[in-house]
Amino acid sequence: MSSTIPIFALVDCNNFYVSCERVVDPSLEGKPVVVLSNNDGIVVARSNEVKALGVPMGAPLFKVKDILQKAKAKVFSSNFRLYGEMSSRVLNVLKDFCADIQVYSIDEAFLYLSNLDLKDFVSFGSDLRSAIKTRTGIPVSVGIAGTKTLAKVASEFGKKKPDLNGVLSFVTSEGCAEEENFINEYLSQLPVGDIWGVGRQYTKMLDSYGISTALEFKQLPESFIKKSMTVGGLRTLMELRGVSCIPLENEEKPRKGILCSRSFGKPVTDVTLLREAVSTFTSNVCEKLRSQGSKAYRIDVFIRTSVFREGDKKFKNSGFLKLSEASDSTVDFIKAAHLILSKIYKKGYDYKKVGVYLSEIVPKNFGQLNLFQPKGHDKFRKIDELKDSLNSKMGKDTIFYASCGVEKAWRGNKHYSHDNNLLDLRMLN
DNA sequence: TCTGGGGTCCTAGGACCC
DNA sequence: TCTGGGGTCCTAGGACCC
Repeated sequence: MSSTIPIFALVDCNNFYVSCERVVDPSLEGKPVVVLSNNDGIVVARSNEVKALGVPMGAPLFKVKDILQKAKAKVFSSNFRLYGEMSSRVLNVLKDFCADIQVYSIDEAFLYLSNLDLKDFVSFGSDLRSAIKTRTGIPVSVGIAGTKTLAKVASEFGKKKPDLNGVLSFVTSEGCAEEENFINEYLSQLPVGDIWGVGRQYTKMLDSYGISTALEFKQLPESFIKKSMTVGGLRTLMELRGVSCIPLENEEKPRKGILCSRSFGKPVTDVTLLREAVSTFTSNVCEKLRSQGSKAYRIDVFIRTSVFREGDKKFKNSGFLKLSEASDSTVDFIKAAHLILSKIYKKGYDYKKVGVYLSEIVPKNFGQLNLFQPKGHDKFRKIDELKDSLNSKMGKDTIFYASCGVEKAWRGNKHYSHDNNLLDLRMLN
């Protein structure tokens, strides 16, 4: 008999990017390791050793460099091809355990367990955990509960409390919710800001009412939550009380917006360089658009100077265009993007970041079948198709539009890469 | 000298209409 | 000598997530 109440598991990879680097180079095990964001700006992943040093998530590198150096920490620029590859390996293991999977992020997935007829949820979690470790080298934590939000809570404790060995279940072996007191004991130890759905602003607001733990939050009146945190907050509240409001979404939905933005390695003043960056980012978003079988009506371009540098002249601007017909053609959008840029660009500023955003996205075959497409369109479509297939076979940027520029002087910093990333991937096979 | 990038959903308020 | 009321649609911005 399969269980009728919903049961979710959250599988969360520990310090994911760091763990990936350790799979490539096992000698990093037990040593302090961090992975940096694009442009080497901030710390986006920390090993436990680095967390113990008090380096916070998102810390600017220059602020923690001394600490890291003193601890002889290993520092890596990000290597998303590696992380993406490792992520799909973990997913492959999950698929052997459960068919109902929602890939939530590069390092997290929800499983729907109610149809599996499981006897013992803790040992299911342990089996899963050791299979992933054996087959991919990645350590994970598993949380099991009657709602997604509680499963998140459980996995956080699974990660933090060593005696749990990476697994915590809020569901008994009979498939019932654990005693209220059992769950509440954990909720009383969880800072309210660590609840899934409660971010910095809400934490501040709740703090002003003296609410600091998840248990205190759980006991607040619904009317108060609805008023101050809208329906999303109410959902979180109900989920903490064991009422499942957020279902598993196991099919991949096409993106409603597609963004490409970068901070530059060095500030850019020259509009020609800016135009090259905008072309490159536009080309990227169009490629993603085509790969999900969509077209878009709208393109936004934004530019800005550094948000942080004191004393600098600050400036930001943005603009958008709507096409009369949805398109997925790189040429169409590069033209539009250049037009927007020429309108929003102002001379004499040190630009630090540029972005291109496609939205108002529809399926490729959406709407009127217009048999009378402008003539030139077919030619450009074929160019894009050829470009996509070549680049996917032979590597990104095998061919690209000339307006994207060759030197890419605006490119971000990557000072901490191993130059043999490709080799790394091959070594794993 | 130095601070990421890519998403989703919700709501308030303006524009417009009768 | 003083500015209706109610509906819908759209968008910008703010909250959240990883």
